[in-house]
Amino acid sequence: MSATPKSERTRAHLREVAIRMLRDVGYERTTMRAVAAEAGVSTGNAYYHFPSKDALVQELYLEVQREHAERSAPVLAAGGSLTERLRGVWAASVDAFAPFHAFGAEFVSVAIRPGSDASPFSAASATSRDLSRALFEDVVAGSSTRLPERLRAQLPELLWLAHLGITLFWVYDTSPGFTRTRRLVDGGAALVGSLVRLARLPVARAVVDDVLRLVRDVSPAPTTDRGERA
Amino acid sequence: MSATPKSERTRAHLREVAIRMLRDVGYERTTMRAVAAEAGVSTGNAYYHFPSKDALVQELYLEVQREHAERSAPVLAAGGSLTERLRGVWAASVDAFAPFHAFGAEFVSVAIRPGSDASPFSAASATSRDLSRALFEDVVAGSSTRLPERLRAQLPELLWLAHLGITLFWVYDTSPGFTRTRRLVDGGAALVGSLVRLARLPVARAVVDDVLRLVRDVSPAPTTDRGERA
DNA sequence: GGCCGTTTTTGAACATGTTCAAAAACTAGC
DNA sequence: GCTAGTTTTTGAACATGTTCAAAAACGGCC
Repeated sequence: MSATPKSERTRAHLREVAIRMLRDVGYERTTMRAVAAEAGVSTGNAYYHFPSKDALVQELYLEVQREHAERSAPVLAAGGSLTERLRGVWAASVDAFAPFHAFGAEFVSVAIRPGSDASPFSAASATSRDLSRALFEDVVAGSSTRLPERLRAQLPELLWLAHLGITLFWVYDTSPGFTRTRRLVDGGAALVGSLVRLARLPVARAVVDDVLRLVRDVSPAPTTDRGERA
Repeated sequence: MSATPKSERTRAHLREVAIRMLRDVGYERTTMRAVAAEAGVSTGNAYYHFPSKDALVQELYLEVQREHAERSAPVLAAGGSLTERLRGVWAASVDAFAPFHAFGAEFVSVAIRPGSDASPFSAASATSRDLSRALFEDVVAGSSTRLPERLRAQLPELLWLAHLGITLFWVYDTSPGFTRTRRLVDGGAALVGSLVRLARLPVARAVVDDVLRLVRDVSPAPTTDRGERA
């Protein structure tokens, strides 16, 4: 159970090789045999350390998430309005994901499978999910924008979900430099600001409550493990 | 090139067997060998008629889309408010998709791959996509709700996109009878009504314009084939 | 150092999606 | 009816993800 240095090195090496190959040659050509060979071990050994190819993808997912957190740190430290902070964190994710765009589609395809460990809702993804969620907690918490309490509570979750949507959009974005995704990020962040301002008006209160209630009603119970298999 | 009756029968039979197997035993256990065997032909022959397993999935996709259109027809013929019509068409899709829920995840996983023929944005999906889009054109066109012109033009597209989102949600929905998805449909349709009403207020005009402009700016050019491969 | 149980590693084996060269069935022209 | 070309069908072959029984390496205990 404990980390035997030797075995741990094999595992780390496999992980490293896999991440590099996924980035450089893509999902399909990153075969388990190729990873194992490149790492100088047998195919079976790769399976001893990682239960599936998806598990290796999962490692990359975590890596990218860490990169996103790192790139977001300066933005989050800087204060500013909700819109500014949100734009910064969303934009940081585009930058952090960029090297893996070719791989993005395959990843989403794997991650979207409800039973998959790579799914952003799975138990196995808890670490990366919490990492990502925390960013949006911080975006809201550190923002200078005044927020109605009922919004403040649910906003981080909503922004995280929106982030998943933006990522999905990015996967399909073939524009050079991801111009379209960046436009979406800029426009989206500005829009959130406008909507929050609008939400303060009495005339919008009912609608805002409806939205919040709908999201709450429709979400699975927070205590439930959301990564269940069929 | 023309439809030889004999060959056409083989093709139709394969298609039928594949759809039945996908529904009854799921994606994984519907192997090409099993489909071919069940249809009484060789494995290679299945590949002669359908270039890939995805192509068979594509057939099922079209089938379900037709089912959705059929179930929507009475709703669309009945008139009513935007909310009512939207709720009806969205609810019809939950009913139409229901028998394929087990398979839904696998399907989305296949369909979401940008290069995939099953992608809702691919050229190969044009038939089913147009079928689906037309439903939302009709929802808006036949509705008794008064709409600002600029909204009326873009709304069908937005509702279709929302429908994709709802379908994605449904894939993850393990609640009995898809209660949660149905709540989302009801709440979502009501919300669209409220938002449209709100959009008429002068104070909201700027935000509405922002949303519409963002969607327009961010969408790929409509003439471009959106199913491009990397 | 030598033995025993555990961890790690190996390489062959299996099922599946897919490809392909060759065989079979079919069609058209005579 | 026969031949030549085309369409359809076959079955073996290949690469890949994954499993597994056996071998090797390791670690603790005498």
